[in-house]
Amino acid sequence: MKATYLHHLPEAEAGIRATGERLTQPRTAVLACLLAGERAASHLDIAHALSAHHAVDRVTVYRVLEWLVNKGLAHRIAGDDRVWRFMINPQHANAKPGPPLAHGHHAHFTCETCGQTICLDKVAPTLDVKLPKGFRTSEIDLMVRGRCAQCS
Amino acid sequence: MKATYLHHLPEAEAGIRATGERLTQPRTAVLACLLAGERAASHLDIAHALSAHHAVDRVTVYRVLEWLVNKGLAHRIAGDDRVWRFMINPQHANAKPGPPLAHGHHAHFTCETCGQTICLDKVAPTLDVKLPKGFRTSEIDLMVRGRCAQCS
DNA sequence: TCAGCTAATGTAACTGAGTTGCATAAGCAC
DNA sequence: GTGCTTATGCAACTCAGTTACATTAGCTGA
Repeated sequence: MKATYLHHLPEAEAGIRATGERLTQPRTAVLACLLAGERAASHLDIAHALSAHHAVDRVTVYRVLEWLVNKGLAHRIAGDDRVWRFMINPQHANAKPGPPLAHGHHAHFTCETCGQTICLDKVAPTLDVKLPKGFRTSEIDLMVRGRCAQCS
Repeated sequence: MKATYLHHLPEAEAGIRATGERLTQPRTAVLACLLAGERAASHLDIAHALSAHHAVDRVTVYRVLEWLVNKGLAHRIAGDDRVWRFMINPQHANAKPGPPLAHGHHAHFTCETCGQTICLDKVAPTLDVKLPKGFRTSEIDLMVRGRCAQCS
């Protein structure tokens, strides 16, 4: 995630317009950054990537990321290092104003060596989890730990 | 997790003895606390439960918890609130000195309303996750979010 | 295109979980 | 018991994320 996010600015702009909310520089830049990244990005990753072309305060980055999650454009992942990481939602293109999307379930892979986190799309759609009586599921997250191709 | 952990002190003592390492008050108390709890306990939960009968420094609680995880007696869960929670490992009784256990995979349930986290034992043993080429799995964690029986 | 309202941003100060360094105390082997 | 080793307690620190509040920038409607 270098300065390549600049190519994604128009796409980001469209995505934010689609929410019906205010189009601002920080929102556009942060979203473009997520669009450019194939890996989950921490707040720091984003702040760093942005620093060259968009001077955005770190608090704003936090707020924009939260806003993107609320709008269903991105989702956050709790890492093993107590740092939130963020990824674009694949369906961001057809994002509409409305309540946050509920993702049926989601799978991620984290490399135990280099720490990178990626999204796994292809997961068995029905995970048959047996809950205690009276418990209800709203979302299932799968976290796979291991080694990525580079670190093997 | 009230003061009921006192009943588990002998069992905790045995568990720590089985590791071959030093038996200390804080280790025994913290492990007893985990044995008593059917829910995942944060550092704060444990410090609070202990406060009445064992004055243990918070740093020591952190260190003991880490030690228990290293010894394979407990495992830690990354919550949505950036707080580690800890649970006893079911196989703790036959814990032996040696390297930390690798849990093939593990499933937890977190209630989105009251925040309690429990362990799910019965999960389909084979989760067929398709990783990119060259990637290797060492561990799979499943996190189910929803509502518990009390909060439904 | 500009005024005015509203919502987002920047700044600084704060919170709270978890960590580190070091002196002291407690376990265990002999 | 004595002495060595290891764990504990204390204090100070780190660092991700949050809050409060003054300022600035988007959008709407004349």
